[in-house]
Amino acid sequence: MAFESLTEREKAILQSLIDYYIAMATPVGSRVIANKYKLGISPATIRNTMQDLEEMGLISHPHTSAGRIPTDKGYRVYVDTLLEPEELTYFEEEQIKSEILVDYAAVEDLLEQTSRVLANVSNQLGITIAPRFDQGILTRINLIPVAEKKILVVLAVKHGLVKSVLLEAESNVKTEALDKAANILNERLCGLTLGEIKNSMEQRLKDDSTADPKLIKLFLDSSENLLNFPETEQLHLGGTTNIVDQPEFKDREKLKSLIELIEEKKLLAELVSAKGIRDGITITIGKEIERGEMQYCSLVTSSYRAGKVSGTIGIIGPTRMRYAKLISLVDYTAKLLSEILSK
Amino acid sequence: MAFESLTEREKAILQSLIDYYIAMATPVGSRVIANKYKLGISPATIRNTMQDLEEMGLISHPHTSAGRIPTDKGYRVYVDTLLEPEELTYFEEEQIKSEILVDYAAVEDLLEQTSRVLANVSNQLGITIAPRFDQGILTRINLIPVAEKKILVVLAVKHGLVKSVLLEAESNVKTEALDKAANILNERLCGLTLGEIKNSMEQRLKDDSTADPKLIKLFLDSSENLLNFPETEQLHLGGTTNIVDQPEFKDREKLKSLIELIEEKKLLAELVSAKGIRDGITITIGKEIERGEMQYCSLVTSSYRAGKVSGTIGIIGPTRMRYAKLISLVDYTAKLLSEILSK
DNA sequence: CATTAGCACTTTGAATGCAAGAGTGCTAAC
DNA sequence: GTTAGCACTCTTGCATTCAAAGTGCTAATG
Repeated sequence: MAFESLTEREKAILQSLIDYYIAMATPVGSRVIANKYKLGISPATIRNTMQDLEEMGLISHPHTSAGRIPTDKGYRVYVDTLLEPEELTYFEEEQIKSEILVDYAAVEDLLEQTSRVLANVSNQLGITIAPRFDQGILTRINLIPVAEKKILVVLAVKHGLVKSVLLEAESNVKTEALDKAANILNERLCGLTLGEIKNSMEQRLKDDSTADPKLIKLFLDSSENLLNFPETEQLHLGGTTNIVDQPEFKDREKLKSLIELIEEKKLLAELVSAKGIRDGITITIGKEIERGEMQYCSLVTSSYRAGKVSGTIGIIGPTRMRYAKLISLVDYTAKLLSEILSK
Repeated sequence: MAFESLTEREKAILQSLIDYYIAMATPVGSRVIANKYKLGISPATIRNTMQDLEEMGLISHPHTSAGRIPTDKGYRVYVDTLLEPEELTYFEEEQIKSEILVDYAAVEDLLEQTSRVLANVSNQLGITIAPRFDQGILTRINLIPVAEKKILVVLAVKHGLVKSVLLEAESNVKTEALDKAANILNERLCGLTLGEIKNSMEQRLKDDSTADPKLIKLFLDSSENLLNFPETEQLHLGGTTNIVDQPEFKDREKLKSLIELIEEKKLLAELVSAKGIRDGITITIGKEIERGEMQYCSLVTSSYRAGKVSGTIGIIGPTRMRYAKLISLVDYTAKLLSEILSK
């Protein structure tokens, strides 16, 4: 739809209305707009324009004789054409830096911390997802005997990311046999991305004769397990309590279904990375998110890079959120994170 | 206090009252007890006894002319002397078995799943904590070069438990040097418990000459990091939504502070394992838990073993919980878990 | 003398009605 | 095209009422 066709007045009113609504969380009437924003027109005129906006589906009435509130579509227009990003304050930037730039033992910790910072600054739910391993370049495979019949496979990927998976062998395996197999695997697979390995592993390993074929077979059979990285554990959330306070979740049922979703991290991860990795900020509003539990939420996400691989960070909150600010926040944080991880 | 000194009648009434209150979540009056439980005495008599119980601090009045509700102390007496465990139904046992006895790739997954089962069956919050590594016997150390200057240390402990920590070296380290160091470490530390290692590592490694001293030093310096296992990541929670529904958390603030605690997994883990590992069921009621956020909650926990190490599982819910049932549930599940992990 | 019936009293919670406030939508005037 | 004015609607808060639940005491009872 060509929303550039909105008149200047319509734009101004829509913007004022949404700004006010975001700040106050209460339906906004014509009088408020006339008073707070000096548009030089009377409440009556504003009312007329508001009727037009309502017909276009950008705002709506909770009931006769309450003020208007934005619809998802209204937010969409606001975000796409009206909003002017609100820069982070010096203080906020310093806060983010100081809280993220601490020593971290593993990338996991860094991401956990980042999710908290996002939550604190935004007063919403902060979310971080570890880089997708697919594009990561394998630097080394290790096979470690952990217990009888149990082998730990450690996949090390460039830039400090590590994934370990436990495999169960059919029979006891000797350490030497493991070492031999590991050698072959390293020889033939290192330097490739995990995605490439997943596709071509069978080819690359078939004509070997030095390693125990049983082991190689086990390895191949487990490729699903090894190379399919469920996003489950890689997701970090901070600030769950923030949403408990939001007026939009006064309704118990809504709160419950959202918390349920939060606990189902797998689903959530899929949802957040659904849009795929792309540069810059992505905003998804209300029903645009394909999940009933989140129909009253919006998502502001961005991707970050760690060498060749990239992950996603973002913020989840009610559709009534401070987009102007949060865009800056997510953007700044994503860039900072990329910087840290690429050094 | 000698609560064995309660008369038979007082016991019967206290028990009936608590049973009823647990089931209905509403203050219970003398008439209800007279009707529902055939004690052969009239409401008036019950009222008199109830006054006595109140004086002893076992039950209380929300206000004049509401029924009585149990106090923490009342629950204590109930749990210690009155309650008769309610066995799990055949159906429930089957459910637990079928949901826990699935293939699992890592112990983590098993525990995650267990926390869910606990939550589902109890309709409360299920919690599992991974075994404390301290008592675990080290089976192997691996040093893996992950990136320039970055070394992944993998500690494998008996019974399929694995812990990996990333170390940062001061300068680039050659693979051969790493292998050499790993050999020494394995030679001198395998077969010991991690606790022993923590205490005596310095002794055991000092007189070595074959490995790069810088590496050994790095290893020693990082011992805190390596051998101090924060319980943070090892805690699994299931069923957060269950508590949202509990009438005791209708108050927003209470709910919020509890969710906050849940997010602070570290704190929660400390709290739950505070009682230390002991055999059998441990029950902690209301204010007995030393944390304001949980003053309206109770904890039913038990430990499980995985070879030489043990961890904790349990249930968190409002003090008004079905102790009789939950005790059986936690007990059964802990034993099942021990069985699985010791096979 | 422990038990119980009876009754006055208290408190809650749900239902009701009412008035104030906020805001719209229309019409007619500017 | 814009605005003032006004009737109308819907929500919200508040006070009132009323029944229900339950106690605590007193006096009667076996």
